[in-house]
Amino acid sequence: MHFVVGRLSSGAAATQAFDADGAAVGDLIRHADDAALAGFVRHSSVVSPAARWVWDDTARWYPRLLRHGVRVARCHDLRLAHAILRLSTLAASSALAKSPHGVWDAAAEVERPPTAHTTLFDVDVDPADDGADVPTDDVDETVAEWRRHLDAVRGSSAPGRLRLLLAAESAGALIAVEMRAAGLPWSVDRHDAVLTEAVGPRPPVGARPARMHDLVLAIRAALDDSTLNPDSPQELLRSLRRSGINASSTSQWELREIEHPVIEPLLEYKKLARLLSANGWSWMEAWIVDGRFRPDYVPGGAATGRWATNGGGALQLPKQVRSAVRADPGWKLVVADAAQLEPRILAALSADTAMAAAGRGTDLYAGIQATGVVETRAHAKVAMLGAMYGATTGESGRLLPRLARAYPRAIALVEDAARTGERGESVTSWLGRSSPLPPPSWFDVQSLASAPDASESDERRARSSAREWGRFTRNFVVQSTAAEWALCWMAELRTALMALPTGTDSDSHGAQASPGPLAGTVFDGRPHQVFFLHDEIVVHTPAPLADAVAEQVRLAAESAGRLLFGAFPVDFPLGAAVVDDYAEAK
DNA sequence: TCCGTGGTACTA
DNA sequence: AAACTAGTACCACGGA
Repeated sequence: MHFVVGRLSSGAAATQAFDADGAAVGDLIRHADDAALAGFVRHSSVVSPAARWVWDDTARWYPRLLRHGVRVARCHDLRLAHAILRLSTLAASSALAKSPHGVWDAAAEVERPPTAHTTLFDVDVDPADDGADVPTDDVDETVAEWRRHLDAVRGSSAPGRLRLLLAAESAGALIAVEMRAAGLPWSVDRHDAVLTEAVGPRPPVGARPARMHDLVLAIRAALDDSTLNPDSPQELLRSLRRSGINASSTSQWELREIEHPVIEPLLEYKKLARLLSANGWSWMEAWIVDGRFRPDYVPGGAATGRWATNGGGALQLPKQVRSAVRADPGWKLVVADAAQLEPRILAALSADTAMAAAGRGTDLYAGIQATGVVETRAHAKVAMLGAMYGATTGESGRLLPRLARAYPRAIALVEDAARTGERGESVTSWLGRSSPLPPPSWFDVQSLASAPDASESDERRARSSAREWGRFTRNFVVQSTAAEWALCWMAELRTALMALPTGTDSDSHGAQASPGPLAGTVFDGRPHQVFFLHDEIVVHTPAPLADAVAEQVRLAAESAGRLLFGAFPVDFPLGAAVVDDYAEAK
């Protein structure tokens, strides 16, 4: 059963039941308010446990359901699905792909409002409530767009793959909203301790902490520059040169190589300055509310299908502060990451049985080294990364031919992807996500170079931009398929966790809700995902369920491998740990 | 004072 | 000094 969710012209929410072919099997039902809508969803989910909720934007509809205590098992996010179908080469002949760009394409680029100040006071801020007209949630338009999706998938060259991709992408959208609602458990005390340990006690606003102040004095003394501000790269570079240091930049990779008394305090200062400006006390005050970090996750935010985030720098949580991510009392964190995900994905994509075998039951890089293709694990790693990123120089470029001899299928796949991109064509992931085409300016550069009067520099420029795009498409096939695996992993896990019993007895005692940030929410007593970073997840779980959760995490990874690659013999082993804080894991 | 850009550094 | 993929976000700086 499918239920379409949209709005009537009056602004009221409405739902209607459909069969899998898009034929109505029920009447349009108007819901007086969010509570009524949530009640309807709750009831329908009991009657039809396999129901799929079809709506324009999960980020718009799902928070209000969660707020009323209702989770949904499955959805179809029209905005995200549209973006995939628009570009997918598998559905290139569909009406959707051939239609001019419209509101469904614009919606994907719509500004998502939540940033520090709104999230501080309203974590469930609704992008639709900003007063702007958003036509995609009109119920008739929603039904029409969904039917265009059904047509595009049915008429595609691989309906099964696309269906899986759209289901996985939509499951990701549900998870993103749930992670934001639950939040990443964060100990401000521990965070404060990390900062104080590094730089000294928190100073008044505008002042440098004690440790950094001392370092500035040492830097100024070493450079004989009593007013130098080391936060200014321009000033710093001038000062370094006056002291006879011939640096071209102030970046640490370059400074590291220089022998001079200023280098040690300077590198130390830069490290602390980074910590403070990226994740210091003011970050903590802006982003940690009631012991939770709630960034805005953006599924499909990168062209490859990887997620992006807005606010708080959730994609760059430094290892230094991860000890502040702490389970609530009586709870645990289950931290898991997929080991060498991308090369394993490449092995499966290319049906390279030799490479798959190298990773079976072991670290894949160690497995490659063990077959004698290269001398060390480090060489295996740098060569594999180089193959997937398109390295041509250095150690990685030198090792590539040996990799190509041992694993011709895998290397041929990424080389083909690179050549396709260099021609300005698109490449496609395993499940059907296709890369965007280069911008018009790219084609201009190419045609300029093929004109009869093209100069040497025209040709150089064209070659370089062609190779650059080729590196993107080379990596796209691997990174996008890895992102698909991760979505399937999370979706399988979410289903398994929802079926687990609760870990506390607060539910059975009704009014006796457990204290703490989760009391009264849909996550109370239940394991729930709280973080995701490309190939790594964190689940927050009642302690008694932690081992069961860890087992489900492993089973979900196996399921994801089978969902994508069937019986092809490739492993997706995990590193998994049950811990109290994030820094304890690996 | 506001806004865009360059430089830097952190993540997988 | 660039490079070998994908991101976010800070600061300083200079021009409107």
